[in-house]
Amino acid sequence: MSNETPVISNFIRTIINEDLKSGKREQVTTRFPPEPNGYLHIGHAKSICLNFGLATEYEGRCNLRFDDTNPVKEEDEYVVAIQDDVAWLGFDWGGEALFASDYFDQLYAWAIKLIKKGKAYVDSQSADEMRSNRGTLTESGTNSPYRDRTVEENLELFEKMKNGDFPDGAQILRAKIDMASPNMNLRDPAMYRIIHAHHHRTGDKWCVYPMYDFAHGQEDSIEGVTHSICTLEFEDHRPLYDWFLKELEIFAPQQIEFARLNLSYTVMSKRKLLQLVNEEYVEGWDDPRMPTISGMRRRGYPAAAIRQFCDRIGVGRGANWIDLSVLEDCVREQLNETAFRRQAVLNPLKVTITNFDKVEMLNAPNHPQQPDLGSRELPMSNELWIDRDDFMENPPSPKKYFRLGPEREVRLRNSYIIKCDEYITDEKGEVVELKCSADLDTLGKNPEGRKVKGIIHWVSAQHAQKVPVRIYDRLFNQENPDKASNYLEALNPESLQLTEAVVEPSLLKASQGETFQFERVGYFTVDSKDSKEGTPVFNRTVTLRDTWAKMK
RNA sequence: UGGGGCGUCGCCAAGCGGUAAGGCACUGGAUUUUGAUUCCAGCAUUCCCAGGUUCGAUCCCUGGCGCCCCAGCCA
Repeated sequence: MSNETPVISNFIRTIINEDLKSGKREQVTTRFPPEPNGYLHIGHAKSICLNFGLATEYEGRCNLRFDDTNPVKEEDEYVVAIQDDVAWLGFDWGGEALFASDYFDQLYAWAIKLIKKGKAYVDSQSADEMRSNRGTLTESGTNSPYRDRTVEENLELFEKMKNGDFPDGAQILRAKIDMASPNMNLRDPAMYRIIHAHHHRTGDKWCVYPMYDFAHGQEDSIEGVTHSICTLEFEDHRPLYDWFLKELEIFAPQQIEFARLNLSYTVMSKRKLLQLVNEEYVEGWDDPRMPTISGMRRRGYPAAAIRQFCDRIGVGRGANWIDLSVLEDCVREQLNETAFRRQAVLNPLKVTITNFDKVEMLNAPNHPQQPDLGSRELPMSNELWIDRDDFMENPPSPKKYFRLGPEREVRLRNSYIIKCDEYITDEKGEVVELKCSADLDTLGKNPEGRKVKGIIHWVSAQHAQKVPVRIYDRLFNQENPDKASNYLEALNPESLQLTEAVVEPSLLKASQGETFQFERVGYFTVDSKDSKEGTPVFNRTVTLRDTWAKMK
């Protein structure tokens, strides 16, 4: 059952193939390096699939490494959630997760090495002074008055920084490169800053913490990463990444940048996702409307669908904007293969079968295309619920409209053909009940002499079970929420609608996380938080493709 | 206007001097007790534009145009 898109080449594979062929590398080691300051989202999934996928393909390894260099933003809750999500996605980092904080001693020693080489200095300027001396995009910066301190002075000051002799922001360790560089990242970038904060792993051991730029390449180097894959905005950092490695004279991984994912009708920045959670626009990181891995999992998206999506969208260096429907299609494609079929009615209309006076246990397959998946019992009786959308008082021609109308015939899914003899309306003119007669000779076979094209789903009223259903829609109603003056204004007020459905009795036994196709309606997944044994709550995962709706 | 990138079908994306892969979407048509699924067929004489090199250019050169990223003691 390999319905995942076949892998096609991309520029990263090309680079790796060349490196292997030229002998520059003998094997492939990659890494996925999240900062534990939030939950993983679909954009991370792209990176995860890329990095772990490459490792699998080239029989190398991919490390899971937490880039925990900023104690004020990072928490253990995220460390746990991230590992959970990567594993759920189906990837294995072979052993224990790694942490940048495990390398703090080495990083500190390397900082001292650079000071001794005269390549780093302690600056006593304030953040504001540093900013104004950095210059602009078109004007070069100005050297710090502290730039030429002696090695001894720098060593002593850095030691004091480490010992906690200074308050936050009082001193900073900078690389001595070039304040006139057209690349802003090379204008004496910060290496170590003072932060008196409790670190989730090292506790209060440190009051100086390395900056991303001084940490990342060295972390890669320590781990023997051959290809360090990151997103495009780090491209300008690459000369700096290479500079540290060269000055430190240590193994040099190669940084390769690719374009990050943009998905329509969603936001991807962790800052914004955090705000949605903190200000309760959603019910948490795993709210089924969130573009997080955990949200999608709870919504019922299979991991295989997310992997397929990542394969399908490819990897490139140009800005790309993927439509949400591409993801939804992957979800449908996976679920179509595996989900058991059931009958459920979301908007019930009563039907009485006038010539049917018993309860009959019908047998219905769990999956019409896969008999191996077995079947279940489906009770049929003289009072049914059908969907209101399946009846029209004044339907268009039978060639255009296959469903029920006065005098029209329709197949009850997995059951008999019925004909609408009469419909009853209330004082307001609203249809409240249909009186139909069944053709008792049509169970499991077609009638002779006529074709009945329409098929509708139904549930026996006396056997029907009521269950809560949550109808989810896109979280934002603008294609690019960031285009709005404030992305919060683009929130879709109808992204969640609570309702109920009447379902066939077998559904009461559904377990948490299980996904069903409610035939002709969509895929629904038993919520893993709010469902209890025997009382499932259903999340609508995704609708079925609906060409009829498009025709209308 | 400094630097770094990118520009191939509606959306992704291969190709890297030899005459435009593939996927998704879309359009027909077949099958179907889900207007679902599945199936089969169609879908860029053209690669941002203009010059140049070449027997030959999407691929090389030059000049335009358009878009993205960079001035955190964030990552």
